[in-house]
Amino acid sequence: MANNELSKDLDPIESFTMADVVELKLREYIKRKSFKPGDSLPKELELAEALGVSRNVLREALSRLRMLGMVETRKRRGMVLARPDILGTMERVLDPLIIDKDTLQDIFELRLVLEMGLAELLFSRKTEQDIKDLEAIAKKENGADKTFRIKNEIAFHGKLYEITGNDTLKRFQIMLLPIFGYVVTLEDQPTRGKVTHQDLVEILKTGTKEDFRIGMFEHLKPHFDRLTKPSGV
Amino acid sequence: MANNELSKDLDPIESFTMADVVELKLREYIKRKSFKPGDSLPKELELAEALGVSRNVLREALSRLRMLGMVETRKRRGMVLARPDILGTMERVLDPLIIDKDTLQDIFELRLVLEMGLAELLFSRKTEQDIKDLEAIAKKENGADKTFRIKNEIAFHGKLYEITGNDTLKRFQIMLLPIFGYVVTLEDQPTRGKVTHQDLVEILKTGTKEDFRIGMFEHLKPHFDRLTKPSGV
DNA sequence: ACATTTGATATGTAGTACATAAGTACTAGT
DNA sequence: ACTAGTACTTATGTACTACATATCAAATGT
Repeated sequence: MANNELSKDLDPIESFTMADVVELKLREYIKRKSFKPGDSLPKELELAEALGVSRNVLREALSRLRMLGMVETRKRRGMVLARPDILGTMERVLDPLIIDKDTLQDIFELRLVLEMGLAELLFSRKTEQDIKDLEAIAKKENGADKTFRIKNEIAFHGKLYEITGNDTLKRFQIMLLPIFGYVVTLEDQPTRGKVTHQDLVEILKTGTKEDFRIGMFEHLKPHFDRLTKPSGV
Repeated sequence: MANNELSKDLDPIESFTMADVVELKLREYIKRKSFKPGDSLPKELELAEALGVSRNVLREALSRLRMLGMVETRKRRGMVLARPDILGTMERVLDPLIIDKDTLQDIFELRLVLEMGLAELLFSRKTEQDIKDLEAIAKKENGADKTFRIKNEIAFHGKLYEITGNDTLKRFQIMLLPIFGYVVTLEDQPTRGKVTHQDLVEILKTGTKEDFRIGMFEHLKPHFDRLTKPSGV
């Protein structure tokens, strides 16, 4: 249908509601005043009056900021600014069932890009204990059934992210897991690269960053191969 | 202060408001019914009654979902599900001035990881036109002043993301720009790697993926060097 | 059959009222 | 004078009502 395509190309006139405007105004206000986490905001009634809207509308906007973790409110104590919960916010919208196919594919690729880029951090931060942990995970894999292998796969790659010592990265990965899993289930057959987890650990232990990147590529190669087929252009 | 550390360790008792609960219930409801974008939801009054809350509270919850792009509402037409605006949502909380130092650092590293991992996609998707574009950007750099060089830096790396053909990745990068910029301004001196943009283009043109990864690492080396100093552990 | 008007209806906004939690001030008792 | 306990105050949380506005649907007229 031509109409369908049309409605995708030019997104509809989003009539801004007062809540939208107030949300924006509050953001600006916070920035302009360069408030920092812990600072307290005026009371609802004052804000509402200052903005010329009902307390109702103001509360809708505040409710949004509260959801993002930008403000916290306690009865009688008023409102205070807080640090937004970045990962938590992202989690709210990362539902594989709602995201469109192209974006899912994009995110799948994003994960591959991340794993290929981990090498630097891994080699500069790995410890002997980390290697041992990885070895233990990789070893368990032998002769395990399918469902266990999937769990192990997650554990192994999860551990890699953990080694980077980058907590945001790690949580980001956990967040992407369901999406990754969802895309993988769409594949026809289980994909296994030539390079196994045990190989990767060995490289991490005795090899170089370059070796690891090549190894990781081989490990992920089945996924990369799927990509090169012209997917959804 | 001991008190400060304490309040960081055990996060405060978040007293859930009705809006919080209703937001969650609506999410569950949408999932359970496996609604898809385009499907229409019951009217506010019906939902409010079914949930046993005032229309006010329900609207606060809906306002949140609207912000995330999960639902759209038109007067009289009722509410319809929509695809959440992932990047737009993330943008809302990625304000360098509010994010804490550790997370900023984490995100900075995330960007480095991404750039190191781009090679595969770049080499499988680059076109001759892309190379020409990159060359043009890299060439402009010669003999330019500082502010222009920064803009050019952004343009070059932005173009790299663009070549991947991954729109989500590209927008993600744009989103991270202010953060990257912010962290860089905290550095003492301008950082320049041994490998220039022109070198990178040349590798992309005639070299291999491995060459490119090594080149990119050298290009980003000043940043990586900063990391290896034990930062904020 | 088509254009116009009229009416119905769901969302958007405003305003009032009251419950509840949490400071604050005041009182009483040792 | 100091502590404990009480009463008061106040800002947020929730509910309800009322009305404006946009838009779909039906009725009406040509």
